[in-house]
Amino acid sequence: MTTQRARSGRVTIHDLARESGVSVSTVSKALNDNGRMAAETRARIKRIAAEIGFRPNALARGLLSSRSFTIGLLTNDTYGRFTLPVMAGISEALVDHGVSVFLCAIEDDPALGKVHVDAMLDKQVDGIIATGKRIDRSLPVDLAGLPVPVVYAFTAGAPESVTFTADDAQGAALATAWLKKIGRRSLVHITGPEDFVSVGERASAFAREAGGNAPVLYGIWSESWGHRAIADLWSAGGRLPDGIFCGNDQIARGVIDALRERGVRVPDDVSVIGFDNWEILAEQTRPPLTTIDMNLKELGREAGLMVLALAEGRPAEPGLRKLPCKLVVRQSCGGAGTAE
Amino acid sequence: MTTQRARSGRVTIHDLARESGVSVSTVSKALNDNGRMAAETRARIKRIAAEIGFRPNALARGLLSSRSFTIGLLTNDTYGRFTLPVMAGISEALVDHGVSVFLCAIEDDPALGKVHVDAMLDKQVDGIIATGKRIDRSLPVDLAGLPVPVVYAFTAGAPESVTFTADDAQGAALATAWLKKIGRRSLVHITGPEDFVSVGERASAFAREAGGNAPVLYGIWSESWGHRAIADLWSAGGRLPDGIFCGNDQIARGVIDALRERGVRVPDDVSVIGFDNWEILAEQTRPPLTTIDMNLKELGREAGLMVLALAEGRPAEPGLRKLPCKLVVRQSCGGAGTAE
DNA sequence: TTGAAAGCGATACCAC
DNA sequence: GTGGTATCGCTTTCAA
Repeated sequence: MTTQRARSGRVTIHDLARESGVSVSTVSKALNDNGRMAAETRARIKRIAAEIGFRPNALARGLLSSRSFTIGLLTNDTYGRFTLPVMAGISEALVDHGVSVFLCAIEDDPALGKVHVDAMLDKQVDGIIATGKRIDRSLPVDLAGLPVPVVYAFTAGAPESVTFTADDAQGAALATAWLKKIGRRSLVHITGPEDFVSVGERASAFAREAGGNAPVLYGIWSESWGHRAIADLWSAGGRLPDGIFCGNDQIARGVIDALRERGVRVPDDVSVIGFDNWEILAEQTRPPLTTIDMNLKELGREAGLMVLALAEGRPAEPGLRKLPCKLVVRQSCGGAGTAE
Repeated sequence: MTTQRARSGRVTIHDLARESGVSVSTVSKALNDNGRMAAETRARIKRIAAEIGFRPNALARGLLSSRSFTIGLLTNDTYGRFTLPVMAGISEALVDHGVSVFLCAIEDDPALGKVHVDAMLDKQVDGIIATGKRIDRSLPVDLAGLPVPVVYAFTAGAPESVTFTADDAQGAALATAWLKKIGRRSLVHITGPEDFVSVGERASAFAREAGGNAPVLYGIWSESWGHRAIADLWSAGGRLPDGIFCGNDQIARGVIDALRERGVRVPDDVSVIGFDNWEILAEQTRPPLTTIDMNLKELGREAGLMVLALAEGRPAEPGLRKLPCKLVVRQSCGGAGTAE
C-alpha cells in the first residue's frame, strides 16, 4: 500500500493494476466478471480492490457505455407535498440499479427549466422524469424531442409519452362508497376549484356513486374554504349532510374544525373523509382523518422503473396509466369494522 | 446539416469540427474563448455550434478536469419540511455555476446511506452536503475522511467541518422580545422534547429575555400537545399568560385552537407566536400565525456556496455558523405597528 | 490466461 | 491562427 496514488486521493484502476501486478485490462475483466481468467487471479484482484478501496470512476465508464446511470427529476412542486413521496419512490426503485437522481426544482420559470434540462443533458442523463403538483398542467418546459426518454408522473405529459397519474375517479368512488358502507345517506362533496381536472373526475365519481343530486361545492384548496362551506351549509337550512367527502385533507381539516365549533360530533353525527393522506395533517386532525391515499410513492417507483426500462431500450406502451388509490381508515368516519 | 451524426443522437465536438471545416482543437478553443484565433472563425464556430445544437459532454469534460460540476445532497428528512427549503436554496445558489445536485434520501438506514455515498463518490461529486431534520443528531453515515469536501446544514457535523445551522437562541429571543414589545407581560414557552438541543437553546433564550420564572412547558412537537398544554394551564388556576411563545408552528396551532375553544381571543386576550414559519400551516391558522423563520433557504444557499468554494480549493474556517432567524408578523400577536 | 492498444469526448500543450 | 497529440479512467477487441 506504499505505492503512490493519483493526487486526487482517489484510487484508479492503474493503481489497482500496479498493486496486483497485472495489467489494467485484466483488472477490468476481473472486476466485471468478463472474459476467461484464472478464478484465483480474479479473486485476488477483487480482494486487493476491496483492500485499497478501489471504485471505478463512473464518469469514465459512462463515457464508454453512453450510460451515465443518472436520471433527472424535474419538478415545479416547491412545497413538495406531492413531489416528495414521488421522489422517494423513484429513488428507492433506482438505487438498487445504481442510478442516481438529479433534483431540479424549476418553479414555474421556463428559463430556469431550460437551464436545468440543458444541464441534465450535458451530464448525459439516461432519462428524465417530470413531476408536478397538478396532473392537468404541464411543466413550463418542452421535453419533446429530447435525445433521452421522458416519463411524466403527476403532471401532464406529451401526447405520445408515458404518463403516470393517480386514479382520481377510483379514489373518489372509494371514498364515497365507504361513506355509504358505514351507513351515511346524505352526502356532500366539498372540493377545490372546478377547473382542476382532478376535481372534475372526483366530482363525477362522487355523483355517480352518491346519486346525481348529492351536492358538490366547489371552492379552493384551503382549510378556510372547508370552514366556510360548513357555515354555508348549516345556515342554508336545507337538509344537513351526514357524510362529507372533501377534495383534500386541508379542506377536511377546516370542515372538521367548523363542525366541532358548531357542536356537531365527528364521526358520531357526521362522517368526514379527506383526500391525499397528507399524514402530518391527517394524523393531527381531531379526530384523525380517514382519507384517500394516492400511493404516490408507488407511482414514483413505477415511473422510476419505467425510465430505466426505456433507457435500456426496452419498449413500453405510451399512454396514461392511472394507478389505484387506497383508503386509509382513521377515525373521522367512524364505522371501521364496528356495528354502527 | 446533412452530415451523419453519432448514433447516440447527441452531437459531439467531432461533428461540429467536421461541420465547421476546422479541427477539434480549434473548436474547443473557439467555444471556451481560449487561445488566439480569428474573431471571425470563433464567431462562425459558435454560430454553427448553436445551429446544430452542440453541447459539450460533461462526462468527458469531468474526466479531464476532475470536476464533475455535481454535488450530492444527503438527507434523512423524509417529510422534507426542513430539507425542502434548504434544498431549494442550494439548488438556486448552484445552478448559476452549472452545478447539479444528486438527491439522496437515506431515511435512517446506515446501509442505504453507504450505498448512496458510494454511488456519489463513484460519480465523482465535487462535494457533499449533509442535511437533516435535527441539528443535534448526525446522519447515520460517516462522512469523515472522504476525498471530497463535506458541508453540514441543519444536521450535526464532524468536529473539524463546516456546519450551518439556524440561531435558535437569537430566534427565540426575537420572539420573546416581540411579545414584550407589544405589551405582553405574563409569558409562557410551550415547546418540544427537552432532549432536543434546539429546545434547550430556545428555552434558555426565552428565560433570559422573559425573566427566569417565566414557565417553560416541555412536550412533543404536535398540535395535540399545544392543545393539552393550554388545558393544563387554564385548569391549573395559576396566573394565566397573555403571551405564548411556542416551540414550533404545530404546537402554536394547537394552542390557538385550544384558546379559541375556551373563548379566549387571539390576539386580543393572548398573543401567540410560533417557530418555523411553516407557511402552509401558519397561513391557515385562525388568525394567521406570527412566527419565527429560520431562513432555511438562505442557509441552503450558503451551504451550497460553501461546498462550491471548498471544491474549488478555496479555504474556509471550519466551525459552526449560526444564521440569524427573522420574525414574520401575521396576526396572532396583534400589535404590529398599531398602538395596542 | 493475460496484455497491448484503440477509443469514448473533451481539453491543453506544443509545433507549425 | 490553427492543428496534431497526449491525456483523463475505463472497457473492449484482438494478439500473443
